[in-house]
Amino acid sequence: MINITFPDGAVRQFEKGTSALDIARSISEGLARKVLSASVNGQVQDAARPILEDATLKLLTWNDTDGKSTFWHSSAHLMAEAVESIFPGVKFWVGPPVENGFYYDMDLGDRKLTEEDLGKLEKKMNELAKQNNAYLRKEISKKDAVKYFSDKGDEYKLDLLQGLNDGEITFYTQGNFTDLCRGPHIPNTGFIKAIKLTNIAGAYWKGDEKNKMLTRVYGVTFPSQKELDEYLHLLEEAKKRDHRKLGKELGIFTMDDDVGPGLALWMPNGTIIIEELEKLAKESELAGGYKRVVTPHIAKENLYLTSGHLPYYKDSMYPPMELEGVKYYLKAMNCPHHHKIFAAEPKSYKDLPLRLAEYGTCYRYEQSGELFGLMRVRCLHMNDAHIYCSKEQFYEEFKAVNDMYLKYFKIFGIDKYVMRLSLHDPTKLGKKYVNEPELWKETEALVRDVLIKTNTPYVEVPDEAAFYGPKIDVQIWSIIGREFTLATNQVDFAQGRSFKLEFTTHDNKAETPLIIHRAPLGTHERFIGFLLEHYAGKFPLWLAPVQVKVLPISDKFLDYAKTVSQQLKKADIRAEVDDRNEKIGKKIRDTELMKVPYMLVVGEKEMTENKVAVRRHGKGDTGTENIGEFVNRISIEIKERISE
RNA sequence: GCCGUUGUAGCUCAGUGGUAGAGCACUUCCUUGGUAAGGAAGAGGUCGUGAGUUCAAUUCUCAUCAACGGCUCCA
Repeated sequence: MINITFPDGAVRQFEKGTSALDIARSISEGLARKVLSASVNGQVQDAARPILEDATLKLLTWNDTDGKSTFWHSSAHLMAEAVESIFPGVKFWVGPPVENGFYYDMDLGDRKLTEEDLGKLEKKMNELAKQNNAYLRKEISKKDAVKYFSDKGDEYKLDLLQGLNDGEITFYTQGNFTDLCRGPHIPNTGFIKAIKLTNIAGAYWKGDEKNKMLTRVYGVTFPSQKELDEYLHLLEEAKKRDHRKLGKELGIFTMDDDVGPGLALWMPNGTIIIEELEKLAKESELAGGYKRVVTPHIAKENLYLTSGHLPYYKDSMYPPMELEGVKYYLKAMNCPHHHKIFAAEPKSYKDLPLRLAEYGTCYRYEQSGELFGLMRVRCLHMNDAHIYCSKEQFYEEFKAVNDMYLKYFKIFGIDKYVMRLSLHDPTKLGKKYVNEPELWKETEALVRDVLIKTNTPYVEVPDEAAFYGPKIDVQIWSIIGREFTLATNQVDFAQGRSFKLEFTTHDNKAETPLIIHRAPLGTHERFIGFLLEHYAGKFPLWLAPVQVKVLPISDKFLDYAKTVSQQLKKADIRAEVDDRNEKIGKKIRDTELMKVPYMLVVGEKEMTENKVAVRRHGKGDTGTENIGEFVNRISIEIKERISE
């Protein structure tokens, strides 16, 4: 007998060799029908595998992330079986579960998959699923495994086998499909009730662009049709929040072929948001002791040679223009310009820390395939600043920057983010990273120290640093599920030297300052793109392009509406009058669709009483108020930057 | 940059080898209406661009540009 410990702490005895599935069955048939895999002593494995010793057991179902992964992993195998039956001779690479479903990479030779094929594959998968074929696990020696795939002529699986040793190689077979796989899998294909193959894409073998491109098919499956329907509905909802769609509907930005890809044109509504964000940045930077500067959009080649950017990032910069025998580049970053401002006048320790801030315009030649709405563009406006400080000042400065991030996150209600401490890879010194092994270690320790001492949750990622030093990136997720670096906070020990930046210390010696690059609000492009999705276009009052729309019941009250709007404007409230010859219902509908926070309906009653009937977006009629009261109330909402 | 898909009116989308249609938006008129679409009329497109096949191309072929979904990349 063996002791099985359940998640609630209960311990029960079972016969040795019993499986998680048996155990589930002993609890209830219903549970057994839901078990997808099992976590045995923390190890996720097939529910059908015999348990041979005392163990803690968690039965994994659709409600567990690991259960879902098992389900989707098995679905990938099911899809592979369908592909193989329709396209014999296909060779497979890997087919893992992902956040929302699974994919399988395959080499179809000269054949191409079409959308129609996806329909056929779905149909085939449904057929195969109904056969309730078990996923059978088999341990196999490396020799036999190699033979199996050599006979098949499958160079991809042979490549995978190279990295594996005897004792860790298993095959899984369901129906007519056998795959090299470490598992685990669901008990049988019958669990898969609803199937949707979502798209066909190319993917480089092993993720290396030098390698052959394989065909990747993405799909998602569910234990019931209802869940698939819900998922598809969710996708529809997400589409409505896409910043590209909202940006168009709300008149925030536009792109134009004649202007160029990745070059956003900010429309009047978008510009208001930009100006509000800059106002916020200026306020907090003023409070933080920053000084504002302005620098040109171009500079001579030499500046970027000094900074070291050209050798590292030439491909990402617009090609130079040559004038009078001198090459000029559009700036891809503001730092070299700021360094020159630092260098313009001799500095002493009394001038430090020096904090130079600018909403700088940068141009980056991102690869065409990378462009994505406002999230990835070629012209960007960065909430940039550089802090020049001594090593002793570093901790306080870095912490202050961190605090600024947190302050912003609070204002915008950003609670899902991850701070990534990006470190260098010592094997790439002198190539991807400046060759200063000691300084790397030192500064990485400094940054880690700040994060630990301030109790900031973070993850460390190797080989992601800037070429001049370690950095902290703030990762966020767009509603479409893409991950972005929203903001960045970097340490730079290299450029100070290359620009020969110096300050005179207490004891009259020359020292190079450390530089902190920081951009808590990232770029206008990415940040507003994010905010559009974050708020689903329903901007808080302080950011809303139109804050109040005055809606006269009919033309008779148009003059009164204009008077109201004038009073609002006098109080710096962005107000407009809907002077169209339309019924009030229509005016309300259109204003709701434009997501204007406040609507003031004015007619006979309001005019005689000198009042307004207030309607809040999404909430409806909230009653009448005196104009003065209303102005006072929302002025506070604006000033405090309250988000609902 | 690579693989795939798409490109028709401001927007959303039909459609066809014989030089194009709907709804919304827009303009004008009627209507002056109290909390999510009042009515009528009108205007608007060399069907992404270029070339080829054809008596004839928006439709077929090729190229090109752009967008979209991925891959790679992201100071």
